[in-house]
Parts: sequence; C-alpha cells; structure tokens
Amino acid sequence: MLMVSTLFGRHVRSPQTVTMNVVICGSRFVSRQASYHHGNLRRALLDAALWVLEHGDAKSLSLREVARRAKVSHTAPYRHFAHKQALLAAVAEEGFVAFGEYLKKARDEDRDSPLQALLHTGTAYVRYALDRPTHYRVMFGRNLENCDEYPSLVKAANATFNILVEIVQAGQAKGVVRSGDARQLALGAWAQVHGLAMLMLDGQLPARSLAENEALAQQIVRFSIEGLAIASE
Amino acid sequence: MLMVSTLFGRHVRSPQTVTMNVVICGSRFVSRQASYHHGNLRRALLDAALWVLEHGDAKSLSLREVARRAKVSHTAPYRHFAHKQALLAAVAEEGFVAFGEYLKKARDEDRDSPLQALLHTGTAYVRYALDRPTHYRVMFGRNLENCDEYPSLVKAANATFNILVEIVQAGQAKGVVRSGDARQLALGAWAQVHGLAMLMLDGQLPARSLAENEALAQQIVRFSIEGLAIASE
DNA sequence: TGCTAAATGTTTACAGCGTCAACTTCACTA
DNA sequence: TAGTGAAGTTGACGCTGTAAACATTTAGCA
Repeated sequence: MLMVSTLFGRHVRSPQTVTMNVVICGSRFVSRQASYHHGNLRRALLDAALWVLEHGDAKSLSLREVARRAKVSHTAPYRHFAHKQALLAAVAEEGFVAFGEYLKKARDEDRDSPLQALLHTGTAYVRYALDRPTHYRVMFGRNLENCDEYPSLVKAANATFNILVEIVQAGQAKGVVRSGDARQLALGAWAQVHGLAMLMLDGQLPARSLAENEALAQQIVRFSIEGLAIASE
Repeated sequence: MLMVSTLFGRHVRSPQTVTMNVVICGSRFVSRQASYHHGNLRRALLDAALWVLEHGDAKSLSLREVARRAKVSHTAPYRHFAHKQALLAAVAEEGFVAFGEYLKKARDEDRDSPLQALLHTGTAYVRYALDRPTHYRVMFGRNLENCDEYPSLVKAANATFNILVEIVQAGQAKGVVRSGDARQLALGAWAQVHGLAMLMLDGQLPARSLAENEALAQQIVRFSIEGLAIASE
C-alpha cells in the first residue's frame, strides 16, 4: 500500500505510520523501517505539519517539532525546504486545494440558483475556517513579502478564489447578480467571509457556539447579497 | 515638559528622548538622566514598542528589542507586564483608541448622510490598516485565548466597533438603512473592511498602489451598501 | 530622622527556536 | 568497483521568552 499520494483530507494519518511505509526504489519494493534515508521525507514532513496543525496549538508548529514528529533530526527538513516559510507555503498550498474542494461541494448543493450557491458557499467558507483555525491561519496569515517565490501556492489560492468569481458570473448570466467586474464583486464577498472568519478566529467577537457562528455567518452573507441600504433610495 | 501622557499619535517620538525625561516624584521635579530607576518605564516601553512597530518589521517586535530601545535590561519589562502578550495587549489598546479617533474624523466628514458616512468610514478603515500594517496586526491578530485578562482592551475595541453601529443606527433613524439588528448589520460592514484590509496586508491580492487600494476599498464598501443581488429579484 | 519593606531595576541561567557548516551514510552510475 | 551527489546526522550560533536571585532606590512609619 502506497501512502505517498494519499488524498489530503480532514483526518490526517499519524506521522508515525508514515515513517514505516513502503516506497518504490527503482523497480522493486524496499522496506524502510529503520534505514538511514527516509524514502519520502518531504511527504512525511508535510503530514507531520498537518498533524501538528490539527492537534496542537499555533506556536507548536515549529520546524523542530515537525522534524520530531517525523522521527528525523532537526535539520533534515532543510534537505527538502529552503526554510520554514517554504514548508508553511507547501502546507498552505495543500490547504487551498482542500478548501477549494470543500467550497465546490457547498456550491453544488444548489446549482440552479447562483444566489443560493453564494449563500451556501459563504457559510461553508466560514465553517471551514472555524473548523481548522490553525491551518486557515497558515493559509492566510502567512505574511509573505515575496510570494513570487511560491508560484504554485499563488495558483492554488487563485483557483480557490475563482470558485467565487464563477458563481458571480453565473449569477450575472442568469440576471440575478448586478452587472460589473465579476472579480471585484467576488472580492467583496470574499473579503466579507474572510473578515468574519478572522474576527471569530481572533476572538474579537463574543464567544458563540459553532451552530450560532454558522447562523451568524449565513445572516451576514445574506446582508452582503441584499445590501445594507434600502433599495428605494 | 512632561511627556508621560502625550497623546498617542501617528508619529511617535524616539524612545531615546523618553529615557531622558523628567518626572514628578512626590512633589518635586527630579532629573532622571542616569538613575537606577527609570521614572516611567511602562510608558517608555510602550513608546519603544510603537517605535519598533512603525520603523521595523513584524518579527523585530520582541520584548528584548523593546527593552533595548528603552535602554533597559531585557527583563525590566517584567516589572510592568506579566508577559509579552500583556505588552502587546497594551499596545493594541492604544491602537484601538487612536483608530477610533481616526474613524470618527472620517465619519464626521459627512454628518448628514449616514450612507456617505459609512462609505467614508469604511474607506478610512482600510487606509488606516494599510498605513500601519504591523500595528493593525497586533490589534487584531493577537490570538488571545483568554481575552478576559484584558478588559480594557476589549472595552477599547468595542468602543471602536460602536462607531460603526452608531452610523448604522443613524441610518435606520433616517430611513436609509434597512431595519434589523444594528449590531449585526454593522458587523457585516466591519467584517468586510477588516477582511479586505487583511487580504491586502497579507499579500493575497495583486500589489497595487496605495491610491488604487483606496479606490478599490471604496468600491467594495459601495457593494456592501448596495448589495450584490439585483434589487428587483 | 532613621529603619524597613516594597517597588523596580540588574545579572545570570535555561530551554526552545531557525539556521548554518561539517560530517556520514547510502544509492546509482562511469 | 570507485566515486559522486543526494539525503541524512551532529554540533554550534545567536536569537527568543521567561524565571530566579540579587541590587538599588523609594516610600511609609516609628
């Protein structure tokens, strides 16, 4: 059983499992239980990071902790990532891919009504962020001055954003969304759900249950769709 | 000249100046140039932190760097702040106060039209964040599990948020803003500008000039006011 | 006025962090 | 089969936040 390209999903397998895996070397199978070289350390490091992200707090996501989880020396990660930021970027990229799948599923709950799709997607957006706070923060709070260094990350993030854009375009085609630059309209919606998620994650809003938070998100996305002003004005 | 309670503003005086200040001890003036005790180290530390926030990058905002700036040993801050988070909370609190003043000024540009006030305030919100990225991040990205420990910070943040709520209420009173829970409507607007600011700060959007960013912010706040959907639907 | 306790500094120490340089092991190829 | 480069290891460096022990100054009371 190859675990190398396992779909990145919600429940990440323990990194311990990964270190005892089996890999292809040349054309034959080789057991790598306790060998000097790991076999697929890059993947194992990413899995370890995801494990820490899911089970630990934000500050325990250190290179050394990740290496420890992968049962490898504290400088081994440098053979696969130039620096900590590079690992985080890879983790963020996987996050955006999974995030995109999640949003698409929400969108498809109501394919015929773009406005309903927008409502579902927006609510799902906030739910996802609240469900994976640390990972979400790595995806967005990365504070990269030079994101040109991570073109595939930018691509993944854009692909996720485009889901929103497409819904807006579909709405415009159906005549239920106002005309205008679809990317800009989508950006408005994105900013709103992202902002709400961040405010909730950072504890700026009074603590609520998850269900209440979701209801609040839905209400606020509705505001965004319907507008604040009274239409007659 | 007492510099202790100087208004916290955009341009913070150099901490060097602060350490050579003059304070009241008992009922007489005492020069404190090179004495063992500082006089008002708490204030000096806050000023040093603000200086670092304005002149340095995010990662250089360390307790030790702040102490260095205040020309004091690296553990001296612990006599005034229980831990780093406590100093950051104090910095954040001052930020919220100044931020509130800034937003009020923008709001008052057009007192008679709540919708215009909303537009001005929203644009000013984003401008402020972009102008002081590091400070803004300390205010919001603080990631405080136990914000009950900082009641005055919560109070300052709430006061700033209430500016938005009041504009919404004024709009409702004038009949130009839809009815409903004003706090929730304001939260929607807040989430939007906060989200936009964060996306810009974190480099998620293609780089633009400050003027372009401001125009974009204005456009997006307009969307929020007018709504995404076509009114007739 | 002088003594003492509390407040507010300093020094030293510790563990954890990211990163670098030098060394070792191992698989593949000339 | 020798040797070369990829992928590990060890150990070191300077940085961080924080705690403990010590020093100095100030404030309050006899």
